[in-house]
Amino acid sequence: MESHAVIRALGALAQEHRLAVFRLLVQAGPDGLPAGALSEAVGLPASSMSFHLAQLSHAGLVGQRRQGRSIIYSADFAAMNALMAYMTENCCGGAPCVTATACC
Amino acid sequence: MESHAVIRALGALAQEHRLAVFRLLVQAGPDGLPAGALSEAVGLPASSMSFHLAQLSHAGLVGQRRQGRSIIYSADFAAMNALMAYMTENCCGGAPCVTATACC
DNA sequence: CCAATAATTCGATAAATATCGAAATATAGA
DNA sequence: TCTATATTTCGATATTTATCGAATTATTGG
Repeated sequence: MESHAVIRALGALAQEHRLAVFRLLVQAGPDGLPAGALSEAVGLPASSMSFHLAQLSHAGLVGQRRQGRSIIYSADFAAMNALMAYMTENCCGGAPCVTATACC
Repeated sequence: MESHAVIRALGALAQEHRLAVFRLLVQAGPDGLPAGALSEAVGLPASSMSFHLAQLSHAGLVGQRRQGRSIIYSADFAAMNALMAYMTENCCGGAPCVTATACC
């Protein structure tokens, strides 16, 4: 993962509503959630949510697919994995920041 | 780690120059580096670097100590650890995003 | 085909961020 | 004590980000 992509991903998560959305999508798993459900859950108007979803999407952290009238968003676990790997490698002094007990 | 602190930490790292600075500090280890050295390494005027260091400091990701005329900054590995733990717990679906091979 | 639903795009605006030079603060050494 | 060095704070400005309602696009069901 390039540092430019890392910065974009970190920036995407560094916002109250977007972090909340991403956590919801992680909980929801591969099935994901429609934009409207996220909008309602977070308590933002649809247009604002659309803005945030675009940021997450542009950062590669979420995928989207259409299902009827709805657009379903889901967390991209591979992208999150890559981000965590970069952070572990470059920001934790080589040794993993997350201790073995938490990890294994 | 609270989500507010997480957002602040992510935001602190989500910037080209600050990510570069933090990586340098991680490399430097506990000894850290003086503000001037960071300023020169990254290629920013001292006042700009001071702004970025304040952000990292406010986010709790770096510590600082005075040594003579210089102020030495160093990465706060415990804070980074806490950030990684939060991400692993809340953004990776419980299972660690960093694979066992990379971690153990 | 038309009305209703789900989302996005568009404008406009407010707020936060990044940048830099100049001025101020603190420390060390002659 | 004065001067030089290291850094921060201040003030000004440009850019980016977040917000919302209104208008637009896409899809479904009658």
